Amino acid sequence: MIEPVSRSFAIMEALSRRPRGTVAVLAGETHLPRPTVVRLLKTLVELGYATRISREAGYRLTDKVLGLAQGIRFVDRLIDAAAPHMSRFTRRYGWPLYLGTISDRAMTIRHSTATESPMSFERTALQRRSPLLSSALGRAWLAFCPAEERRGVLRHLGVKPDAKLAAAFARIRSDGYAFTVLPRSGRLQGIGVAIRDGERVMGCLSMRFIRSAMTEDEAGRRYGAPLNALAAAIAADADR
Amino acid sequence: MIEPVSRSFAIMEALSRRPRGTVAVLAGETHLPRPTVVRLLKTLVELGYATRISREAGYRLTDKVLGLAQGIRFVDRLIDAAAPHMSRFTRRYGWPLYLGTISDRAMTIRHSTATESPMSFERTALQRRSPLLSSALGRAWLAFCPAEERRGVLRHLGVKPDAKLAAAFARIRSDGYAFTVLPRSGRLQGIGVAIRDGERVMGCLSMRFIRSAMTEDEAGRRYGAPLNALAAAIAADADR
DNA sequence: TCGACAAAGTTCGTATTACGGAATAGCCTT
DNA sequence: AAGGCTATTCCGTAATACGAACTTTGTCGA
Repeated sequence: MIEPVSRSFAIMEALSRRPRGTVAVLAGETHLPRPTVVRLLKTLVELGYATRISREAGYRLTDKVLGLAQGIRFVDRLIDAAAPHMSRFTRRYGWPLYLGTISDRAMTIRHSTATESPMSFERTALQRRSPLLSSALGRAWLAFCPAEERRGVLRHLGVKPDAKLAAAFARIRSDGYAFTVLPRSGRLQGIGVAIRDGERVMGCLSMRFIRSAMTEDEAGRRYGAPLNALAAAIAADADR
Repeated sequence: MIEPVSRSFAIMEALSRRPRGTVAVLAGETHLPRPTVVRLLKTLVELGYATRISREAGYRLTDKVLGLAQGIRFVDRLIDAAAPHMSRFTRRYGWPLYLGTISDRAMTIRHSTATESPMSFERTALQRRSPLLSSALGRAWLAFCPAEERRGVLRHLGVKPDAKLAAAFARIRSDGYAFTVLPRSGRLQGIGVAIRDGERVMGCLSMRFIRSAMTEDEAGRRYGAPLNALAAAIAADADR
């Protein structure tokens, strides 16, 4: 961990939380001595990521930080590509779909057709995070991502990769879809597939349905193929 | 300029330009030795801004960088685009400039070159609010904004839109600039123009001068065109 | 207009810490 | 199984970031 780098990001994070910040405020929040804050700010200004407003008003971030996020906007491209396909699916089959991407040890819901579904049983779940190990989204992602990444993530989660887990992922890969691991009382079930571009998993789709409507086997037989076709169509659109 | 900070941003910028990057590619593009790149990447990963995908695919930025951009609003982009133009203007003509945007029944001063002006007669006026009806900033905004928006704002201010007012706005539109409506005793005068993008008014500029230095007519003749050129240049820069 | 206060910014001697060449480990290809 | 390539770790060294003390600058009250 390179200290100056860590400190510079502490300053940027503190600045990102307010329209502008004075040296005193930033020093207080980051627990850094004032000269250090001044020096770091000078560097950030020189690099173009911050601007000095005035002595009293302090500093603020510039829109150059938007440039750093440029690549991240890929997520948006994925959503743009996926949305019409997902809507068509939901219109045709009725069940709501969720699109999630990996984000720091969990899947984050980026888009959903829950509002368009007649069987909409949940409020809008945007930005909600789903567990990697038990949700259909997370299990689909883990099963299809590169083995090395999977190992890293499991280690990060503090999970020992055992034979049982490996078998579960192998099963998901051969089936082409994953299911939510439900407690006995769970009423809602999910079936998840991966949106793949070669080795890379761009995101995952999950269709949610009521447990009493069909068994896992039925869900797989009926919707496995359509869901994978959907994922393939989205993948094709997403990287133009 | 703190070297490690500068280098870490070089890495992030290189990463932001591609979906993922290997150590070799990043080292090549940043002209840094590979061990340094590895060390910086480790730090970025530890901080959560980057993730290791796999040995061959390398690293990618995470969506945590979006968090840094959360505070950047459109206003900042406008200021970033405007600031250098405004400074050049003040250096050339001497008079201080103010940049304001509409904000709940008043214009809020977002940026000013008052401190850079030899004729600086006011303290820092940042965040100060100027009345819509009497300030040059406000009158420029009202005159050039869409008619429907103007009607709404006037109603909101409790002002009956009469013929006199309509004529004043028509005059501003044909002149291309507005003036402060001063009490007899006022010493400072302002001339304002709109920064436009099609129908939309992104913000307004106002140049302030001492009343005894010139009449309104003279100010309009001398500075009307340069101010509008300035506004056009800013508008062009602001939406790339 | 002045003076006291507060906060920003600078200096500089020191010790930390980042640096990078060389060695090693890890992965893929043949 | 071995070779070749690249990522990663090591470690002695020197550069450089650090921060206590000091100076400057702007604000606010009288």
